[in-house]
Amino acid sequence: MAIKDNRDRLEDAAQDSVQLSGFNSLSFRKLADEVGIKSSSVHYHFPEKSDLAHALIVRYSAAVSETLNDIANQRWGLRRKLQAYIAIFEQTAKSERVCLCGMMAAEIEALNDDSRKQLDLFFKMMEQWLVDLLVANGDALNTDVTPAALSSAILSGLEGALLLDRVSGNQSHLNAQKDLILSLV
Amino acid sequence: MAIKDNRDRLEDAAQDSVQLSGFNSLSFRKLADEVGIKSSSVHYHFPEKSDLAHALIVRYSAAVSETLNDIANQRWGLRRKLQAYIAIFEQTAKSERVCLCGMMAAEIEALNDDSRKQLDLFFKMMEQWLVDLLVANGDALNTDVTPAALSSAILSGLEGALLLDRVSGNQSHLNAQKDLILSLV
DNA sequence: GTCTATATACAGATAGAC
DNA sequence: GTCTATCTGTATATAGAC
Repeated sequence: MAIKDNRDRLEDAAQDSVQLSGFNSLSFRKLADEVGIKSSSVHYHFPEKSDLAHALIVRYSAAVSETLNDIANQRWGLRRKLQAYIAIFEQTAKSERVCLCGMMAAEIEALNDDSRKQLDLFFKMMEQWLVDLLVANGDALNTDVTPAALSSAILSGLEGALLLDRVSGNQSHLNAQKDLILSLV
Repeated sequence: MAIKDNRDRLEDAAQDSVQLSGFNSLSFRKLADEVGIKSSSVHYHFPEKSDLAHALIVRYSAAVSETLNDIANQRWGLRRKLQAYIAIFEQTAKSERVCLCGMMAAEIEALNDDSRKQLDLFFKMMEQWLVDLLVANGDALNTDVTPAALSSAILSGLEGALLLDRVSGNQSHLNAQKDLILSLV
């Protein structure tokens, strides 16, 4: 990995902050402090807060998309690929964070149209990946629910589980989602 | 319904605001404006913002709990009672809001320990109601997943669906959850 | 219970020097 | 690309009159 410039470090700190406490409670001052510069310098990289929101969603989408691509390219069966998909969420839960886009979804009223569109694209990408996987393995499915509906339910289930598990302080919801999802394949 | 005093009207406005845009972006000034009083008068009813958060969660929990009680007392079968449970979320989705406690869960870092405990109780109550329903109708279940795990997955699924449906602008996730849940009974 | 007035802190954002 | 300095707005919260 190349040496990170301040823009990268700002995005790292911002993503962390959003996944922990949300976009509304993120401030340019706190961000600047963490990176060791002044808040006016943050505005050099992201003129308005909306520019930062947009950059974070695009960056997060690209990172997750790459992970999904890696999984898709493995010579694994349906079940193992589903487990790898769920493991993305388990990784997030382990550090007591939620999905960046799940958090942004809760705060959608604070986002402009550009960011909302990117957010929509993220979830559609997450769902389409599942649809492709399920359709390619349709004969292994143990349910009458269509691949489209099943994908939609799986994704929203995992996003919701991350949220509720921070309240309960364990991973019971994520584990339950995993049980349910794997019972269907 | 009795005439609402300003405290009630403040709670109404606050709940609405939280379900639309979150607790962090709620301010005593905006709240006061909506009710037609001054922000200092809001502090009379809720000395600190944390007092308001706590009151909102308790009030919301009581309201939903009452609805669940009504459903439980009906002479309905498992399927119809599940549909009524889901309908609570559909009502929320129709007005493009999310569950108050789902939103608070996303913003849990802004809550004090008292409120976090109340939030935990809300979700545990929602799950226990489902567990009781599923256990009482165990022979009708079309899955190997335990009632506890199934309840946990159903609740987090519905909460997540409300969140994601505001991004997509339709009720596709909630409908998908409904399809999946009803396919299991 | 509500008001005016105010204290204090912090937010996003910009101008201009280096 | 970062800084100092500052503008303007808004946040939570409190004191004290009515």
